[in-house]
Amino acid sequence: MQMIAIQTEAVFQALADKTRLRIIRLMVVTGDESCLCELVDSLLEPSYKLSRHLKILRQAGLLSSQKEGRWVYHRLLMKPAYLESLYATVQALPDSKEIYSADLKRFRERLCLREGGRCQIGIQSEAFKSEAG
Amino acid sequence: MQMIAIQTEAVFQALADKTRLRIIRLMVVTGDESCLCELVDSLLEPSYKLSRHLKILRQAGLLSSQKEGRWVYHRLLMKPAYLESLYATVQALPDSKEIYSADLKRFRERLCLREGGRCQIGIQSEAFKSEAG
DNA sequence: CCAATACTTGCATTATGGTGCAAGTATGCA
DNA sequence: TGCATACTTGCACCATAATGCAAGTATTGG
Repeated sequence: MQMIAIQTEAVFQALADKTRLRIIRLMVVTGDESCLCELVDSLLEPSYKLSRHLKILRQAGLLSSQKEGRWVYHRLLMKPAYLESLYATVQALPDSKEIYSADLKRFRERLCLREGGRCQIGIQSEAFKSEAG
Repeated sequence: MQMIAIQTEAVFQALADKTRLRIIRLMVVTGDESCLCELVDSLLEPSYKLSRHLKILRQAGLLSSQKEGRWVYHRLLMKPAYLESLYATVQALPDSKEIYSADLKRFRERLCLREGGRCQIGIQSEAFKSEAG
């Protein structure tokens, strides 16, 4: 409910980054929500990086984030109305390097690991696990 | 016809600037083409600044520019298809500070100075005229 | 052919933004 | 209560991008 004045160009600024566009494209195509570790396993980027980009997307008014236990679920906001138009544009973009489709494939596989519709595990990709393991 | 590989995030990067968004919004709303001096008189920004932003928009594939004598006319490109969706988003953005509507008002007035549908004069705004006058 | 003019651009400066490391917070389980 | 873990963030560093000045190019009218 942070309806603070958002500069209009901030909407595009939010998507003017490769990683952030991958996040939004993934969520637009799937319509699903996602926690951070699922995104790490889907985009194969470190959690601190995605966490920061998620914050930027939230501040730009594209995402809402909700804590559930140790997990934080992120989902697309649909209001104000121009966001739906924005997502249509994101979905219409070409995927010539097939980065988005690769993200999507990993995300769908990762969803299979949910139990009761919720993520119950942490990062699975060896390269991005916290060193404590 | 520069169908070179444009990074998808470059599309949003192009609109992630206040001045460039004002240019595109103006052209989306009017559907008209415009030369540089008309844009200077509409946005009240120096010509070198707008010229550079126009170049960025051209390189991002949003504009085509055509020289006519001493004037260069800029118009929106409509292909690839995602651009139409992008422009719909631009048009759907709020104008809470009424910057876009002020630009539009000045642009419409400036259009009245065309003769034969073409701009025949230079910058009218005193503050942005070249010092030679 | 010269001068006015519509527009562009090299350069230096400043501002903004992305990244990685390492340390931090918060939650839940044993 | 202590530890593992899901996520966040302060800091330093580097890359990118916006700006203004001044000099440049290209076109045209006298």
